[in-house]
Amino acid sequence: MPELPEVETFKRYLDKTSLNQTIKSIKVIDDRVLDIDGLSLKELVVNNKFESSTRLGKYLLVNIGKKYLIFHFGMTGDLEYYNNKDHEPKYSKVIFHFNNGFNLTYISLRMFGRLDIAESIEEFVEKKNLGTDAYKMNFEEFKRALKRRTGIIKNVLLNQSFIAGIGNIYSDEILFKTKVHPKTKIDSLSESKTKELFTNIKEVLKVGIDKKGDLSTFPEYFLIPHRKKDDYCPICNSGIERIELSGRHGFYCPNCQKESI
DNA sequence: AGCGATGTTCGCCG
DNA sequence: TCGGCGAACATCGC
Repeated sequence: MPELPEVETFKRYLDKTSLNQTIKSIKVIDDRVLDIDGLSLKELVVNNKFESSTRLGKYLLVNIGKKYLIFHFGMTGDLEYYNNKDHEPKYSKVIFHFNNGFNLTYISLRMFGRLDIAESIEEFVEKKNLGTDAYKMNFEEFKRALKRRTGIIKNVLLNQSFIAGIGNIYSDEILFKTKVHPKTKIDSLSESKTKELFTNIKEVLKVGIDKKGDLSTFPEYFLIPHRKKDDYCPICNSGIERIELSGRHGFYCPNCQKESI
């Protein structure tokens, strides 16, 4: 599922279930999800504990001693905490067994997610060239970062080295709320639209976090329930359109979201 | 049964 | 040298 609100939900879930318990052993079911070798992973976690966690964009960084275990969820990643007595969740790729008889499993259905290890958050940010987290960025920083950008607004929002955490679905929702066409050139945005865009990034992400990343619970007047062919805009009732850019599919309302500002 | 998918990375182009 | 953008990646559900 994971864009920023989903990863934030995973963070809260991990914090609630899995912190400060000794990890007895791990089971690597498919090592293709590992960016590190299985031995280093074992060495890092076995007989140690998840001490705390930090979310950065779409990544979840779990502090263990001086290092970080990094969860990335790709498009279909998930976490599940379950009892030994229950059966292993489907598509589990790596399982952490705790002393208390429970397990945390890292699930990845389509193999796009990865686990990695970093010596520090700074090192990781540099390695991935990550921008400031979308939920933590302030307006001054947003404007400063925008100055160097010239591309299409949707691609800018999706660019993790500019602002980290926004993905395809939330970018569409943010642009819908701001009433801006996804192909609008970023440098043509007025000051007031820029401010509005910034505000809406926060607001849309906040709704997502409040909804625990569950897109099926979004209100009717959002674009999200209408992201399908032949559906209609909840604001003006025009037909929703689908466009392709950079290999991704976006949805927008051609009446509410005009190209010119 | 083929298409599409909420992610990142890489390589080409200007 | 850097930013922008399209393609590639793996696999399963609808």
